[in-house]
Amino acid sequence: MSETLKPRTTSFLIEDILSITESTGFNSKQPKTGMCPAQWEKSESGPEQLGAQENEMSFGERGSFTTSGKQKRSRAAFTHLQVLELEKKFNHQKYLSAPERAHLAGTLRLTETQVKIWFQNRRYKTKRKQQTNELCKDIYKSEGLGLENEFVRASILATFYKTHTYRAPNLCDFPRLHWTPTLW
DNA sequence: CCCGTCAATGCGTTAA
DNA sequence: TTAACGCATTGACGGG
Repeated sequence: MSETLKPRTTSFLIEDILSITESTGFNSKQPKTGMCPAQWEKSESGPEQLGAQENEMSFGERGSFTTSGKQKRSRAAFTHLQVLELEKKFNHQKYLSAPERAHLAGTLRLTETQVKIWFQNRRYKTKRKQQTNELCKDIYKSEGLGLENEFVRASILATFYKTHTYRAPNLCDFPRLHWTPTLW
């Protein structure tokens, strides 16, 4: 795990693209989303950052209510670019130090918590995928055997379909970017 | 309407 | 004690 804060090698490019995508409506999905968690308010996103953070609207500002009067939970949809950069970072670093997380969050206009949770979820998904691959190997190991093994293979397959919930992003969205999706 | 995806939540655990 | 983790689950959302 690297503890050093890396220089802003890609920041200029990313910020340029972000500004372009925002001005061209590339983020048009996002206004639907509202960021809500109580965690947000307690530690992060000082007032100086709020204006820049599209993903960080509070519940009160745009949250709607259910029939029972409870506030609806909303889920942010990260942009393709945000996911791309997160994936790139994840591809060579599975864990981020606090300064690295803060830097990436600032670069991508996300909160540190969002980046932290994204990496957390991403590690979990990767692990599940690896487990799924192991199950696939088990299937092949059991090949060429009798009926009861067919049953075993069927149950392994069932487990496979149940656990394999992660889908790779649509790589066609980024045809010009030399991103190697080693994880899928 | 159902189902898959995924950001967010909840909870137990661990390390500093 | 606190922050971050793993893991399971929830709930919003979009596509078929």
